[in-house]
Amino acid sequence: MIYLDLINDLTQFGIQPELVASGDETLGSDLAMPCFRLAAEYKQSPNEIAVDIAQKISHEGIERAEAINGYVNIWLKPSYIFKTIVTEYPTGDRLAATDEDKGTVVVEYVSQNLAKPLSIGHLRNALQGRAIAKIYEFAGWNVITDSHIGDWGTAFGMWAVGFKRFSSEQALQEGGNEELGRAYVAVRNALKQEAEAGETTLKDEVQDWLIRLESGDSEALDMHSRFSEISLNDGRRILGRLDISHDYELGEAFFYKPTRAILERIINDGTAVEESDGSIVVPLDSEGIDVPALIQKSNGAVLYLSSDIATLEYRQKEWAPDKVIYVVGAEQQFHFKQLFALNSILGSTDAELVHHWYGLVEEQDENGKRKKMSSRTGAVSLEDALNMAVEEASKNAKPEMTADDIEKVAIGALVFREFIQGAKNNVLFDWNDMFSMQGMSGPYIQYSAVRMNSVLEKAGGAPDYSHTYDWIAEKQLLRRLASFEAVCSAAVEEREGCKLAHYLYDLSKDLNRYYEQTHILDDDAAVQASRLWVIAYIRDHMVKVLDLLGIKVPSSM
RNA sequence: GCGCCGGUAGCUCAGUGGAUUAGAGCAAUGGGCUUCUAUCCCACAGGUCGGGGGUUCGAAUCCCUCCCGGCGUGCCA
Repeated sequence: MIYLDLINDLTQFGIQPELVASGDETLGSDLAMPCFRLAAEYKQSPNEIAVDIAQKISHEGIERAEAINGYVNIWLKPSYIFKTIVTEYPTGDRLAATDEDKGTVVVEYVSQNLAKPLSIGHLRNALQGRAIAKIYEFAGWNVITDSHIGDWGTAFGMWAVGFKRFSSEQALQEGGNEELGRAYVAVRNALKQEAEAGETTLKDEVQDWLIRLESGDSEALDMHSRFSEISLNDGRRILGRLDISHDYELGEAFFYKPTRAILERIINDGTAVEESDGSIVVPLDSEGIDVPALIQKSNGAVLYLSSDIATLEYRQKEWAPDKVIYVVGAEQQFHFKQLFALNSILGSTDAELVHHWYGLVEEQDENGKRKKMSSRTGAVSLEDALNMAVEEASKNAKPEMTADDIEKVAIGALVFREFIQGAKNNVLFDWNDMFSMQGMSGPYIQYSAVRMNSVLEKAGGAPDYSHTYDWIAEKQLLRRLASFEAVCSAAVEEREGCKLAHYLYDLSKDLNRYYEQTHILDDDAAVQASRLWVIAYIRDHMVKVLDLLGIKVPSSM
């Protein structure tokens, strides 16, 4: 806890001072004590109490204290803030160093359907999931990431029909994953037409392939493994550009047999019951849900829900996690409500189960109305989006920037934008804001970090602070740093990367203002060394916090 | 119908365990590069915090109610 000794000193007055982290330095104080709750107890007006406390207060770190409107406003000495930061957080890390082992958490994210190429729609998931994994790790958890690959079920049937009917061996050789995606879309469209015409030939064919796969048909198995490998490798390559990879990629194919075994078990012990149409369900009335969990289709096929139970049992057995976080969109809240209820009945795991959901991606129609982005009109692949971001970043790129630097800026813009707003909000898909590089954006923060690197490089030598330096010019920066602990705790508790993004922006803004107002390379060696020290400290800190969101700092920009 | 989310400046969004004058970006207007990188900085402007009640010395924030928008509500995931 930052300012602990000071706060302990203040509690003699019977109240916890509230930490004020930011605000206008000339008006806003560094700490404020509201005195309203004391008013009844002391039988005095809040302001009288504040005046009294302001007079009595005395601490080495306090510059002055003033009573204003029922508050004791406290201004700290910059050197005190500096001392606090440097003694409590010498490395710039606020949580990792101090925290003990919190336990094991499984973070499931990306989980793409292999039959479809990664699209722009996966971006939210990938970025939210990665941030959660990183933030939990930073907070002291043992994190296991797992992408629950969709490589089974109807999707495979469509894949098989697509390949047989709309593609060829040669086209697959040449087109690879793109060809697979194309064939899949062709089937989807054909199915839609067929349904409109009231026919079921293709639909039956899809189900037929699925049954062949489940029964171990060699052609089906062969196609399955070939297609999966092509698609999975392509996905890894694209995610690699975002620097995302998973510890495990255990998909539905992997869990097929265990799922069957579980179904058999719970049908035998009477937990699951057969409906008149032949489907198998587990009633969830005991958990307060009137819609039973459908765990096997009327045609005998397994479902996502049943596979998820097998996955939980596997995780329990292999990793015994304390927590499992599913990073999946808001539309699936009911699915997870059912899954968690099912787990209460079956006892598959004792881990705490969390659905980290995020809002829909919307787009504007021609009338300016916001609508859910459809895969038809908004069929932008993730790779195309990354390429477009790079193109956009190239426009402002300085000649000395390497391709790698430009990529970092492009990705930085895309990633930061995800965290400008809270995860639960729907997000408006708009190319202009998506690649925004000015103001509150990834490149703004990267730019401030690059500037700091540039100054440090120019100065040379090892920065070291002077014990006599006053830190007056750096006060706002130090105040900001002091607020990080609270911000980061909130980010972990609420699983909101957005908190970190706003913190980074505020810190960068402070930094750019400082840069404008204060000449770092000073004639006085002690002054310069101190300023360089704080710059280096903030630079390291920023690199660390940016990494939690998945943003890298380029070597120049 | 029920469940969940949202409604804050022209647009996109922060802020919601009550508390000092509700913030930011974009857009608009006006300034600032012979001095450590102008993807920067400064100034100015912009708000019945969806409506109405209630609790409170004090509500964007808590409670009630209504309106609007979105998503979901077994055989897709």
